[in-house]
Amino acid sequence: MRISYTIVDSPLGRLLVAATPRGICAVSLHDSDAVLEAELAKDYSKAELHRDDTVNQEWVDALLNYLSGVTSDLDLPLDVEATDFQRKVWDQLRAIPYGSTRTYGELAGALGYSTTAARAVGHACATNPVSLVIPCHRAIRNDGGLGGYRWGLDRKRALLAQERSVDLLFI
DNA sequence: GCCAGAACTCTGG
DNA sequence: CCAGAGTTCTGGC
Repeated sequence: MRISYTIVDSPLGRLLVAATPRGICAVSLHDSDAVLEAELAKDYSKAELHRDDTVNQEWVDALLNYLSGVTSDLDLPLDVEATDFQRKVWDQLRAIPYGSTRTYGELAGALGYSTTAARAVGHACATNPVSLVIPCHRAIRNDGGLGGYRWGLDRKRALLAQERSVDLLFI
């Protein structure tokens, strides 16, 4: 498998976008380019990685527009491996409207599980490789807390604040 | 390989 | 407060 990736500046730090010929396979955020590349290499150790700052430009632009509130929809081709359970959870996440949030328990309920499956849902969110395309930051805890965030709670807070400032109906 | 425990949780006792 | 629920992953044996 051949993966091309690029790393650009974003309001939330350095943004890595990696894609196969079929679609995006990874999106992640970090302060350091080196860490981003190391994590990509670890997750796709069998793939042939090569940096290409032009080929994914269209998708990078879409993500940056999304981060700055220019667009609220991301409809990008994805090429990710996932179990049935993860796919179902991610579908639910993508169904959450921009600027809105769901609790982990609500997501479990929407999938036909009881709210006790909330923990499994949280874990499925945490293992999502395309953080912004699948908006796992819109999942929060039932007690109003943010829960955790794989790419840093600060980024989760920033994303939610950004979305709420664009969609002022949801406060 | 198998089992225990953890991971972005929540509810009921 | 503690345990258990539903799934996946990791680490110890």
